[in-house]
Amino acid sequence: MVSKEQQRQRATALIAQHLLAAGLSETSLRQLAGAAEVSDRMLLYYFTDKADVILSALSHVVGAMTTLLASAIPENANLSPKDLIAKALDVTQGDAMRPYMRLWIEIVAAAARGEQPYKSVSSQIALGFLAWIDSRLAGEASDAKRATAAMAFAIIDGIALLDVCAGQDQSKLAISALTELAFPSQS
Amino acid sequence: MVSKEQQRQRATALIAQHLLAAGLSETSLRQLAGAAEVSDRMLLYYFTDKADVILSALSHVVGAMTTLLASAIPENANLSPKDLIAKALDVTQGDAMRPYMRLWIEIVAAAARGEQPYKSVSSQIALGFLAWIDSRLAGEASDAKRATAAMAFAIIDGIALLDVCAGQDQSKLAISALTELAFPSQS
DNA sequence: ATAGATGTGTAGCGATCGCTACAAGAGGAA
DNA sequence: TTCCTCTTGTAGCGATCGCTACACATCTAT
Repeated sequence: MVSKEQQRQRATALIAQHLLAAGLSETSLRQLAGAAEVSDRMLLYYFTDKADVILSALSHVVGAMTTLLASAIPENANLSPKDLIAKALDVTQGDAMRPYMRLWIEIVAAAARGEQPYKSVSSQIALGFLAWIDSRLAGEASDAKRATAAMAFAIIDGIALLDVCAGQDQSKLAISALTELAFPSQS
Repeated sequence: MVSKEQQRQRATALIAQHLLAAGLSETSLRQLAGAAEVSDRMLLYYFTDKADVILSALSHVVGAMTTLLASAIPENANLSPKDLIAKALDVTQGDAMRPYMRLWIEIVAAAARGEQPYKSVSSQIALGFLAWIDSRLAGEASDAKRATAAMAFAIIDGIALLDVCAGQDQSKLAISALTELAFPSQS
């Protein structure tokens, strides 16, 4: 006998995998149920409604993404902006994390359209990302450091967006130009 | 008597305005018809199908965006990467262009989901944007210049994405950090 | 053994989607 | 007038959406 909670967790994991692979394009209840290998009837038995399914699966994704990020660069690494951005681009544009970044772009757009539950997931990810950057930048907390973190966030996401809309060739070009031209010497 | 072509153009302009204001969230035929102030039946008389409506309206948007961009910075301005990015951010994050950038983010995500006609519109905009950047950067055509253009594109879009998902406060912070820290001296 | 709680399939509701069949009006050409 | 084409409203098709009513099965506690 498998408990309802176990079924729910199994479905969550399978749907998270599905969203990472397929994006937000195939998110009808029947499609999600297919990915979870249950009937749509049972999906709404494990979860209260569709928003609950999506929220649960995306939280699972966020957890995995947080783990990946945390283990990629140690906290308190005290990196300069240049080094932080370079290493962060290595991580986020690596094979393991690219699917997460693509999904992240879609979530932002869905949140911009005002769709629940994407709005809450979006701000959750954005805040976590900013905190991750901030805690790896050198220097004491200050407005300037927060501004630097926001800039790094923008650059990392800009590269991800370029990857999504123009392909990996262009994003690799942009990364090479970044490392050569930006932040030449100081700090 | 108003010709069918005139009706079509009027509908195109009204729907373009609607998409800029509302994003891609309200794009059912009946909603688009409401924005165009006609019945859904007539919308499909002026246009062949929904994709034709969207494509036509978004082409109208792209035209206006191209005009805005072209007049904002003269072609052959021969700007350094630093100056180009600073000026481009001024333009794209100004009140007149911010709605276009927000819509652009949504179009990229829709294209990433494989939805037609957003895929074709997306590559059309991306190519136009890259060409606009390239023609305003100093230097002869080269791989290095193309890489610089891709980098500028990523930074501009990264700021736009930050604006969409975290608000204008964060994007302004990021811009200030960019102008202070990046590309300090050379070229 | 019986009663209740828990699990699961069938079947379908009402809403919305993109799109179309059909008929009737409107205008010009003969 | 008659005919023909262009224009427009009504009405609804078939598909999909999120979600639910209902019946039946299975297990557990008494």
